[in-house]
Amino acid sequence: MSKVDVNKQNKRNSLLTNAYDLFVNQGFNKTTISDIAKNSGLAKGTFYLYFKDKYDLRDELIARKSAQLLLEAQQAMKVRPVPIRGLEDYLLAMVDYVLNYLQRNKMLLKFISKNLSWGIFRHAVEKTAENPSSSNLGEFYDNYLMALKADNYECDDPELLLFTIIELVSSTSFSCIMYESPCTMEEYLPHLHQTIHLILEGYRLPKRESDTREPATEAPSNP
Amino acid sequence: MSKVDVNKQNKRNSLLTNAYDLFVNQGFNKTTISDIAKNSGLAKGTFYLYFKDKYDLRDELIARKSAQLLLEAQQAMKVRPVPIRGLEDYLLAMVDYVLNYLQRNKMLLKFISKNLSWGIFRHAVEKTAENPSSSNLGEFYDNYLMALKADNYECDDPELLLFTIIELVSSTSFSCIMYESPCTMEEYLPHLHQTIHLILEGYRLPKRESDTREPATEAPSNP
Amino acid sequence: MSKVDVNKQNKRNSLLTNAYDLFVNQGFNKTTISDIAKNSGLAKGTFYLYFKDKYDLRDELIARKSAQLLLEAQQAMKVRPVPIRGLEDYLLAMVDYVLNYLQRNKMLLKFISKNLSWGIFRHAVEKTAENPSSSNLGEFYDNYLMALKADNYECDDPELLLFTIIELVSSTSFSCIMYESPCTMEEYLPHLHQTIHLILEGYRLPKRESDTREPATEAPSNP
Amino acid sequence: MSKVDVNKQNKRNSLLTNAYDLFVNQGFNKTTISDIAKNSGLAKGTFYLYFKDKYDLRDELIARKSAQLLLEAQQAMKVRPVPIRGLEDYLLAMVDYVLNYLQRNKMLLKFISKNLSWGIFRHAVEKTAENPSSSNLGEFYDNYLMALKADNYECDDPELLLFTIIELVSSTSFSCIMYESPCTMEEYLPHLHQTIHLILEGYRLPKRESDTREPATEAPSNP
DNA sequence: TATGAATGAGTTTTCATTCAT
DNA sequence: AATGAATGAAAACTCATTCAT
Repeated sequence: MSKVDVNKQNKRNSLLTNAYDLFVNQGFNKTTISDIAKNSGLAKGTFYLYFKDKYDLRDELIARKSAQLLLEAQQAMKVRPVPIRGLEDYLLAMVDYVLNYLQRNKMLLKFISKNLSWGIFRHAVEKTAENPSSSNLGEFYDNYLMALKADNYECDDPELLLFTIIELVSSTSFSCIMYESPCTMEEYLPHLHQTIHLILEGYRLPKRESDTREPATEAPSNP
Repeated sequence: MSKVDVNKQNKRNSLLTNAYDLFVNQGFNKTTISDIAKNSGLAKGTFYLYFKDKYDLRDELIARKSAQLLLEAQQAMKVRPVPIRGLEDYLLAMVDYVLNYLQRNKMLLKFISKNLSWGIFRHAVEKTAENPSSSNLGEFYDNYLMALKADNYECDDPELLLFTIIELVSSTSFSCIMYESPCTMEEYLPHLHQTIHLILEGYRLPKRESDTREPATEAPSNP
Repeated sequence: MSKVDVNKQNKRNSLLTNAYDLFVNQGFNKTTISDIAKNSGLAKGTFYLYFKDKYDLRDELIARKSAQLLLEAQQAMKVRPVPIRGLEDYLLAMVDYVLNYLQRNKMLLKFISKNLSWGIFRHAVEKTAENPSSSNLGEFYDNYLMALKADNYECDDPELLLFTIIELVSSTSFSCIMYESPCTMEEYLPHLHQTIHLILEGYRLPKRESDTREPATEAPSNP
Repeated sequence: MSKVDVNKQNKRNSLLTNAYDLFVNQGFNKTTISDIAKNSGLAKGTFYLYFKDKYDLRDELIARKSAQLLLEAQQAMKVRPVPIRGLEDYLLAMVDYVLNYLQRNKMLLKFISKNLSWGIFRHAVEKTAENPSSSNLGEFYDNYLMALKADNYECDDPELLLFTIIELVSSTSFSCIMYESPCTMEEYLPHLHQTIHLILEGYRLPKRESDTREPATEAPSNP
């Protein structure tokens, strides 16, 4: 990459970084392109060399930030003192990490939550997969799939399960963290754990005979 | 109510109705107060006699529209040909009704989903409770509580359970209906039913001794 | 007309007047809406209450100014000391008046000449005809037609004849006055008179034998 | 001419050609230097190595295009099947050729008509005269002068006569072709021919006795 | 020569809000 | 109560021109 390209990349990053700070501090609507450029040490017109408009920049930022957060969470899992046992442990630990982070960065939560879509998330997963840094989101998804198998879950569509959990976590936590409604995050957390546990458990293959209640969709033939 | 008051009420309603149309058709940000006033056949300045600003109007609209939708769903339950048996049946029927409606009114979904908060919802519940028309949302909540009890659920905080389910439904269906991502609503619906079922079942008191499946987090050792 | 309407009319006129001054002094392109508003003692936004954009204002201005100029010329004819005899005299006097005016207002010439079209002119004629002030452009056209008849001209399409003369005068004089190319207006004027004379004479019915002045094309009868 | 010079000439021509296309397609004002450079496959900065600014390029373009058109017309005259007899025939044939061409290239008409000045035209004539290719505009002017003499015209200032005719033709045809106002070109053409005829005839020396031609406006009654 | 990133003044345009009528 | 003209700050966006490479 030539010196010029490095320079451009830096400017682009500077715009993203500074825009992010402004978005989370004063809100998207109240942040002007002028602000972003000024904070980046660039001229207003320069902004338009890198992004079509504010929305263009925002979309990239959402993808980047949410991917980054997941990556960070994933990294944290690896250096965790206590070994993680099983899928449920893994997911709950991730959730705890992410929620803990978001609680300290409410504005990030606000920014991501109102704008993140599964599509952007998927896109981010694929993009980091293409560009395999030491760790990427593809790895996360692979881990998830492997654990699903290893832990004896039976799930026809693992993507939908993950989607369900992610939407559940993000929408409930948004309300608890941002508005403390219907309760604080601290109060809600056990409930959330429990809910995730129930959902996952529903896809667990019965180890023995006894699950009479719910043949479930893919339910096994009870011996 | 005097003729003048009726008149004022009409103008207020006109503003709400027309604003709603504009919001769902061209988006909140791109709708100006001028648009709203013009479509309502009123002068711009008149808007300010009824609402503080656009956000004020929007909040009321969200509360109204979401309450309305729930009320409608609830009414529909009453005239349902097949009797509903038990809480799960009731909730799933409500969910189906609402999702069906939202699928035909994507813009309403967009509008509500991006803006509805538990706080506004609660407020709407309380407000319709004060003003008991033939049916109100308080009734819905009461039904919910009664069914919880009748069906032998053990739940310390019914509100959190309802919150969880509502958030789950609204956030996942938003993605499926609006973006068909990760799949269409039709494809997701069985999965959603299953998930709700699993969550509810987790709070069901074991009928006998045998439910080994779910000791749950706080779950007691079954004697 | 209410006081408010009078006020609006005044502001509108103020915008037109001040825009005109700016256009002729510093050119259309270099005049900003901001300039126009400021010079009119109005806020920038107010401009947009009266005109769609700069071009909208300009079009109205061209029509107004060209109509005004013709009206003025026509008025001047009436109070002329020397009585005007015949169509040719009338037209040449008009031409002289107009060119004299334009020579002293080169910027008006520039402004009108680059933008005036026969369509706008016609429109202006019709508009002043609807709104008959003491004098209007319809009168001018009527005079023209009457003189054409009275003076024994035979012309199938008087409009085309007038069009020809107006285009001839405006395009040649533009070059002479603005660029003094190929010569000054003073130098060109006799030539222009002569050309108009020739054109008109071509449509003159031969009176009998006596019209020695102009053998004209179709009027050879040279023994 | 060295290879480098050829290369430069090509780039220059490319800029002119592409600018022309853009000017006639989207208008002068709406064409940016960036557009021109991009369409020419050159960098923005390169534009400034060849032209001072957009206006500089435009002026050259007008001169080129109008000269080109006249040259073409002149060439066409030479290969004309029917021999041209006399000045009037010659000029009318030229006019017909040019108008025919412009009718099929309205945007060229628009471009030339709004910008062509007698000065630029003269300049183009002189320039092609310096650089005598097989045919040049000087030749046209020489032909004109010779025919004037040969055909027994008496004209003190032939340049003014030509100027008059050119302005007449270009301004009237612009209106007819571009706006079909006051009529179509087809309808106007006979009228235009007639007008040119009348003007020329006015400068024809009477074959016999008295030059009655110029009694001027205020001309006395002939005794 | 050629490039094209960067500039930033300049322009248009929008719109929430006020206030005299 | 209702109006809607006026405001003017604020925002988006453009583009001719420069200049380091």
